[in-house]
Amino acid sequence: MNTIKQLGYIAIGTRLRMLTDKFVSDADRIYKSIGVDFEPRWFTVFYLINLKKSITVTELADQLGYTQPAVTQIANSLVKKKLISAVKEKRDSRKKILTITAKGEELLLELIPIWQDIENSVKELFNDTGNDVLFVISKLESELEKNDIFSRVMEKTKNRQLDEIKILEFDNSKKDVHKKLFKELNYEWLNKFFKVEKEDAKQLDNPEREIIKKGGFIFFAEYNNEIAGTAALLKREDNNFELAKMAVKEEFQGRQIGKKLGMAVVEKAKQLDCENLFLETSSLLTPAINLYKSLGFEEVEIKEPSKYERATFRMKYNFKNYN
Amino acid sequence: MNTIKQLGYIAIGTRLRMLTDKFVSDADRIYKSIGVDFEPRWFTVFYLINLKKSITVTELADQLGYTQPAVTQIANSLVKKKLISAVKEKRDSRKKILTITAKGEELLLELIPIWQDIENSVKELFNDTGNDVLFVISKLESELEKNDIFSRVMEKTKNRQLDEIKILEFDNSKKDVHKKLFKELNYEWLNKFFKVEKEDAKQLDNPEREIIKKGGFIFFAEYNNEIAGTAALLKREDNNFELAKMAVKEEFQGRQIGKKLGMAVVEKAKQLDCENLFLETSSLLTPAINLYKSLGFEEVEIKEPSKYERATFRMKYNFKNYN
DNA sequence: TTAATTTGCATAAGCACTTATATAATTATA
DNA sequence: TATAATTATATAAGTGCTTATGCAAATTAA
Repeated sequence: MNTIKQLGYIAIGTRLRMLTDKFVSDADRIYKSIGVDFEPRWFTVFYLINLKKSITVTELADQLGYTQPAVTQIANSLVKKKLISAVKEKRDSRKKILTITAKGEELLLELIPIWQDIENSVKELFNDTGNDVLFVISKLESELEKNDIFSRVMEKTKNRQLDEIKILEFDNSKKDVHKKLFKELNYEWLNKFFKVEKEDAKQLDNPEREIIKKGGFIFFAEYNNEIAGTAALLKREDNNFELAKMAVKEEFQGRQIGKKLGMAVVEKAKQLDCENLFLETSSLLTPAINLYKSLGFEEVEIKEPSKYERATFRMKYNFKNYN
Repeated sequence: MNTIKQLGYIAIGTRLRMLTDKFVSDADRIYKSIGVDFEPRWFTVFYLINLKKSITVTELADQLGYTQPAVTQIANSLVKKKLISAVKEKRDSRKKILTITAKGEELLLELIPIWQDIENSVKELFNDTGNDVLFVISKLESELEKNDIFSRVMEKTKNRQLDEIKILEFDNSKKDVHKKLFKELNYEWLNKFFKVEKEDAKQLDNPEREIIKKGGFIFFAEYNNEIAGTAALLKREDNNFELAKMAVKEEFQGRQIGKKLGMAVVEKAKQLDCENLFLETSSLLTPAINLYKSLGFEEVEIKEPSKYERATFRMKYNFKNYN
């Protein structure tokens, strides 16, 4: 029974569940020992109907943070026990108006002092811990609302994945392998979504002459000792550069490979004192566009026709915001 | 959704349940988004089997604070997924020994970094609240173990009930009514459990002469404007007194009537500088004996035969402990 | 050394929610 | 002014525990 506590932060869900169960089962024992025919789960609904005097199912669900079926089920139990009555609203017959019955009012007279005792007991318990438990719970709720465990973990997982990716530059000593990889990776995805255009084929068939000799760079992402993706930084007129030819093997998608490649390209552009880094893509590729946005690119108007048919979306890196 | 928070201490069970659900459903989303076939509820069991390498169902249940069926169910799911194996122990074939399979070990390699991320995220979340949440939870658990909500509420309810009971002394101006009540209340319970003995009849038929004139006292408990019970303090030789003739109407039992009557009798004895207050009852009447114990009576040996046949248990008030 | 008790696990059913989906009434849109 | 979309509730099934109970193996007592 102690092991669960030794697990600390990681088993907090289980501990909270156990605490919850204890509170609920104690409430149940209290009602039973006093001989009141009332169940803990009815409490919030019954209490709120009494407070509002008259309320619909959906309103209750909204105010309590329950789902609608939960409220429907509880309300049905209460109706069965004749503690509340349910009537259709005249103006809108979909709505069900819940009110306390005479029998319910009678039960309330018994329940209210018990609820008072429970409230005081919880207050006392919290006091005994020497901490403002209610405040801590509220804080926990509000911090979770701002940034929940899921998004915190996703953030961490992303960073962990990024660390597992190694970026390599085009290596002349492995020329043949790298040329082949660069071509294959790009052909794979181009053929899947679009087609290999003339301009593509020129660069992919002879990357050395068309990219590197012209002052551009080619990068590869290595993951688990396997090349998982590629991207290029193309040199254009003046000090303009283009991020292009980014391709990630399908089996490695969703593992931040594109992100890491993009970061490498941007980094290189910065080293080269580039002042205009742009890219062209298709407006259909929303995941890619989101990736580029996360890297620091922003949408710009297309002024002159692109070299590629598929290019319907142009983005420019904002060096001001990301330096 | 805010109403639940406005309820404060009284709806704490619901809020804890919501917090718990959030933690568990986030864990579920994490496993799903990473593409790992693992369920949050398996965690503690799977984690502990790995930690201990080999463990039985009951041992797991004990260490985790789960019920045995819960562990059995989780273990069955894990066996079905081939993540653990279950084999009977040779020496004791009732026992089922659980160990991680090769497939389980493989999954662990994926899970461990995720668990690390979850642990760090929870730690971070707790930090963000600016409170030592883990400590508060531990405190809450330990205070609940010392004194849970049920016993706290019972205590309060008892006191509330005690306050609702009014104690009256035998009133000469209502002589006839009081004599009748005293007799009826005692006859009712005596006839139910034992029989009215000669000594009983003497006192009950003429309480004035047999009790009050001899220096004794008769009390009544009034609850909801109704006489619900009675008890007497009988004067014996020297300054010895006896608590006797306590009777509570059946419909009022369990409402602290006996307790309040007993307290009144003891109080009177103390006012009279009594040094020896005793009572006789039947060892069969365990609820009564418990009541007397709670008042401060302790069991003593029966030295001389009692005036009553039913008396098989003698108790004496301990004035030292309760002054 | 048989009989009674205890122990370890399995199974069934229940509880208090959830998600998913259906259905009917109402409102918005073309 | 039909038709589509939205809203309010109901129903079914699932989840992750619980309690209750059964059964067989092991241990203890007579």
